[in-house]
Amino acid sequence: MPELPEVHTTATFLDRALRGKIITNAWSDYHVKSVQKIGIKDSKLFSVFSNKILGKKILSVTRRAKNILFRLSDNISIVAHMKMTGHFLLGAYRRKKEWVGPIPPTFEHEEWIPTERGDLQNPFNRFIRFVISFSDGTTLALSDLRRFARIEFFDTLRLENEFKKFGHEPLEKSFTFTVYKKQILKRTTGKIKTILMDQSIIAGIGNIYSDEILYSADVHPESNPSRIPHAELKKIYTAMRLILKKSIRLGGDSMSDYRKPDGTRGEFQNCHNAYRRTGKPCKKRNCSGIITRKKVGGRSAHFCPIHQKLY
DNA sequence: TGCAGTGTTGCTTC
DNA sequence: CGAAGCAACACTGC
Repeated sequence: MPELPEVHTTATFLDRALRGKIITNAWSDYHVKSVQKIGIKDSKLFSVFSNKILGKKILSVTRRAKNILFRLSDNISIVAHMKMTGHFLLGAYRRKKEWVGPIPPTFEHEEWIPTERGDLQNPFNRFIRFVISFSDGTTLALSDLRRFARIEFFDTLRLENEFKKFGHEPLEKSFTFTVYKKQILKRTTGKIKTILMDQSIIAGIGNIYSDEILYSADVHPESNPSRIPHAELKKIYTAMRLILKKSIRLGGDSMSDYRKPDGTRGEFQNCHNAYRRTGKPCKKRNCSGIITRKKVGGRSAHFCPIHQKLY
């Protein structure tokens, strides 16, 4: 479920925690797909991946669209996508025996020490799929119940080309209202919710934030973008920036599996007006609507049929 | 108990 | 060309 605010929170956290550290070990129990499409199902292929990153230094951890980008020394990069249930957990790995080689570590919660105060009883420890350890004893683990997350290996110099498929970053200064409007109106067909979630137009918005943005802007998710009045287009733009920033400030949305790298929850799930509020009264002042759920472009849209107008 | 629901991306099909 | 549908996966809730 990680969308822009969750991925941003994770990348910022990991950048502060890992910058300058040297990778000393790596382990995975499933496919770590390299750019050469090596499906790492067996340990032999995994060693191809781990041999490329062992001994490398973390230069930076950043975000592009919903991807976390680890820039390593020697022009090597790791690109991670959390998909549905993936999230990184950072900690000090405390085992009596030193962990050597690709032996699956057992992350019992007694052995897991969050770097900051957090829930030691992290229920996701049993879904640890991937671990990197560093020379100072820090470990970075990927927890992913559904195994959709992808970790790919790239030549840093090829990244720019790889990322061309993504559209504008919604929070960048250069993404002005004028640029946004031009992008939105590129599609004359389709529905506004689908367009907000199209990563090639605007990068980083998924189901939660598209529902919340459209609720806040009083626009029905099935509206045709070319029919939406200028004023409402502006409301969507403003709501988009405000809501994404607010969620970043709150550490993201932990309604489902997402946790910050220290194991603690974000807080944005307490601020939902539409998402997963089916059947509940609309919170907007003087609005008598009941939040409705409907499939829009194959995704479940949550909206208030009274104050969100269909254009 | 069984099966729909959960959401992201990418592939296939129409 | 675009859209629609589905697979990848595993658990939750009705």
